[in-house]
Amino acid sequence: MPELPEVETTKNGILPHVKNQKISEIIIRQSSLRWPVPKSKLKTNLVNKKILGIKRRAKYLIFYLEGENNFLVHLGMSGSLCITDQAQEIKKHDHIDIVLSNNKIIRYHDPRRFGSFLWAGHNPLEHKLLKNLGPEPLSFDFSGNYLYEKAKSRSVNIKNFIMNQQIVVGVGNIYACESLFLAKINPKTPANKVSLSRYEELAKHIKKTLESSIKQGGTTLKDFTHSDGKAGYFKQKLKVYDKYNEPCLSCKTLIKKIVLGQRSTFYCNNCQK
DNA sequence: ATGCGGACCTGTTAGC
DNA sequence: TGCTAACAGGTCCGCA
Repeated sequence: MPELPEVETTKNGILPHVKNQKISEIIIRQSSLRWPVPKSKLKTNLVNKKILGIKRRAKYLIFYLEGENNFLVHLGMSGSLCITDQAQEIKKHDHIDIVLSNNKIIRYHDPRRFGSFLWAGHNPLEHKLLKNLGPEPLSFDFSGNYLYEKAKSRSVNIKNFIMNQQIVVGVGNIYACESLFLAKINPKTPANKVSLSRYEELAKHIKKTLESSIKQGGTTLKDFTHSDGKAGYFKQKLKVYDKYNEPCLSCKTLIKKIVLGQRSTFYCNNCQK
């Protein structure tokens, strides 16, 4: 599930339920996630602290607590957070409960366990996993010119280049495919062979796709008080992702599927040069 | 410094 | 119908 828009939507969905609530208990049923969940560190530092806010950085959620006690959540490939309560039965893969003073529970569910739940110290942005991240795609810092400059020393294909979190965060496999299609750039093109003007086009489409899908996420995933409030993602909007052998929407050529950096890549060989 | 492939997991589906 | 293999929206790490 989680691409940047879902992480953003998750944050917005749970924040009103948890803001200014005290953590009364942390229940960890499965601590083997991407990294071992630091059980005692979390319990010692988080219990009895009030949650002041949640921010998103890349696909990480940063929970800010009083006394500068903060923790990070990453949803990996299959993770989700929902607001629930003691009456709800615990389902398979419900790994962590953060019990709040209003008796609500922030419940972490993650079948593949590629996600993470980490203590982030007093200054989360300096955490090892956050400090070397590239700019946020929706920020002013991210532009065609920025990409062009960064690409000068890179021979890697442009799709893997924009999926590199050190270059820019939050562009997952779907958005990489979609924005390259909209910018009419072949995903195999070496990053250092793309002109400034094409990078400007690409940066523009990355921003547009993410923005429109955050809006979509807001409408399809708005109910965070029930874990089932999901609905059909925003698949209707996709132009090339998962469209192998279907006609291109602009030229009718059949969409190709290749593998780049071990990830499926969909594109139109006629429109994307 | 950059690029590449492997690793971490379970669930779902395509193909025989 | 049932088994097996391939694949899935992420990203870090170690090695060349």
